[in-house]
Parts: sequence; C-alpha cells; structure tokens
Amino acid sequence: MSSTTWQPRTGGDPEQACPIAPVVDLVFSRWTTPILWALHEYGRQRFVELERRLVTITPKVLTQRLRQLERDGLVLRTYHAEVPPRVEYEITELGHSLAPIFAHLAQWSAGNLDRVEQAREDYDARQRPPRGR
Amino acid sequence: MSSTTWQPRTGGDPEQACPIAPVVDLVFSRWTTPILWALHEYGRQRFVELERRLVTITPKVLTQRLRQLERDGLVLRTYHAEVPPRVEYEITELGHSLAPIFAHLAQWSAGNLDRVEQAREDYDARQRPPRGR
DNA sequence: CCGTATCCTTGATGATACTG
DNA sequence: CAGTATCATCAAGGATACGG
Repeated sequence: MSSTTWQPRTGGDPEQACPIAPVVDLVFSRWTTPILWALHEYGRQRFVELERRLVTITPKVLTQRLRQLERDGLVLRTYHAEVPPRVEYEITELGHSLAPIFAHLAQWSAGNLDRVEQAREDYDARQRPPRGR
Repeated sequence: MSSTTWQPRTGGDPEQACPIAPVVDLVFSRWTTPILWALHEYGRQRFVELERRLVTITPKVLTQRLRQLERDGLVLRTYHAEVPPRVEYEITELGHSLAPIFAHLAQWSAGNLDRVEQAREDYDARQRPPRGR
C-alpha cells in the first residue's frame, strides 16, 4: 500500500533543544502552507480545484501532502462514492486553530518584508562590487 | 567566491496566492528555526558554540545558513581580527521581532501537539489492521 | 474524477580534507 | 578558531503513463 513512510526532518536528532521544531515540521513543510491556506481561504473543495490553485503541484505530491495533513488531523477528507467519484477536502477545527498564527505571519510580512529586501540589497552592495571606494 | 546562489523554494512559481509563502521561506527553511532559537535563547555566541548546540549540523551547512540569515538581516555577524580569530553571531532587532511568532508557535504546540499525535494514532488504527472488526 | 505506479533528475546534505 | 573546497550520497520532487 505505497511506501509512504514519511520521516520528519528532525527525525535523526532527538532534540536540538528547539521546542518548536515539531510544529514547524508539521505546518511548514513544503506545500503544506499553501494547501492549508487554500483550504482556509476558499473552504471545502475537490481535488482538482486544489490542483488548479496550486498551479505547479503534481497530483502525486498533492496526494502525499493531503494524506499527511489528514493523518495529522489538520485536514478532513470526504469520499463520495458516485460516478464520477467526488472527493472533498476541508480544514478541520484543529487545522483552523492555526489561523491566528497564519494571520500573525501575514502581519509580520506586511510590516517587515521590505526591511528584509533592504537588508539583502545592502548586503549585496557590500559584497558585490570588487570595486572598492 | 563560492556559488551559493540560494533560491527560495517558491522561486519557480510567481505566486500561488499564498501570502505567507515568502516569510515561510525566510524563517522556516531547514535549520533556520533552530539557529534563530539558539541565538535568541542564549544570546550572542561564537561559531563553535552554535555548532555544538545544533548537534548534527556540519560547519558547511551552518555557514550557509548563517550567511543567508545575515543577508536577510535577521542575524548580525561580527568578526574580530585576533589570533585565533573570533567571530560572534547575534540576532538583530529585525530577527528579534519574530520572537512573538515563535512564542505563539510554542504555545500552539503545548496545547495541540497531543491532539496531532492522537489523530495520527486514530488514522493509523483505521488504516493498518486489515482485520476489520 | 481521483488518484497510483514507475522512472528519473536534482539539489540539499554529509563526509572529508585542507587553509588563514 | 572559523571557515572553504571537493566529492559522494540520497531522498524529495517532477514527468509520465496508466487504472478504478
């Protein structure tokens, strides 16, 4: 039944004393954030809808991530035995409890992302020009 | 001068309409969270100290991540031209502004990580035993 | 429609050795 | 001490084709 034995990134190391490592693995692994966002933003939707929103994702990876999120209790999958089959995904209450954190991140972005951009320019300007003075 | 042309994970896709994708790349890339945490928790410290705290990290990767964080303005690097050389890293004010988000995540962890664990057990229990009833 | 099965590529990481 | 250079590895991700 598929060899999807997903191992968390921190698997090798018991604890590097970073208390939020587990939740970071959970929520901020590749694709999971956009998926959760799409489900939160546009509500319950079918596989294809998600696929179309996350433009560059492949069905294989989308399935992998959705299964993982379902297993972690953040997403609920509902299978309707019709022809053609219909499957709907929605965010669970547990998944929804992440919303404030997402909002917090969005807020930080709005206020500080330009400072990051500025820092990058400064850094590059300092390193780049072999032309000193 | 090294070919460290680091590309963000969302590089290929202009925007998949997930507004927090940039900040996720910035803060939750591999190793960045533990590094920021260590700097925030134990204050300014030298390269080796960080290396020892992040048990499994290699000097190469640690350097890469520190450079990235420095470029993004989240970490400040100070070089002391002594013998032996001494380099100290500390978190910047911009980096420090992430602290509430980290706290928020730690709080969510404390309150919900066991629910995730429970969800996993339930899911596995439902899938695993081909022996129904 | 909703996936799964294969094959393959690639980029991040680890290991190791070596400088200023 | 604080890295850098080089090589080897390896698993996540992408491409493609097919099935219920």
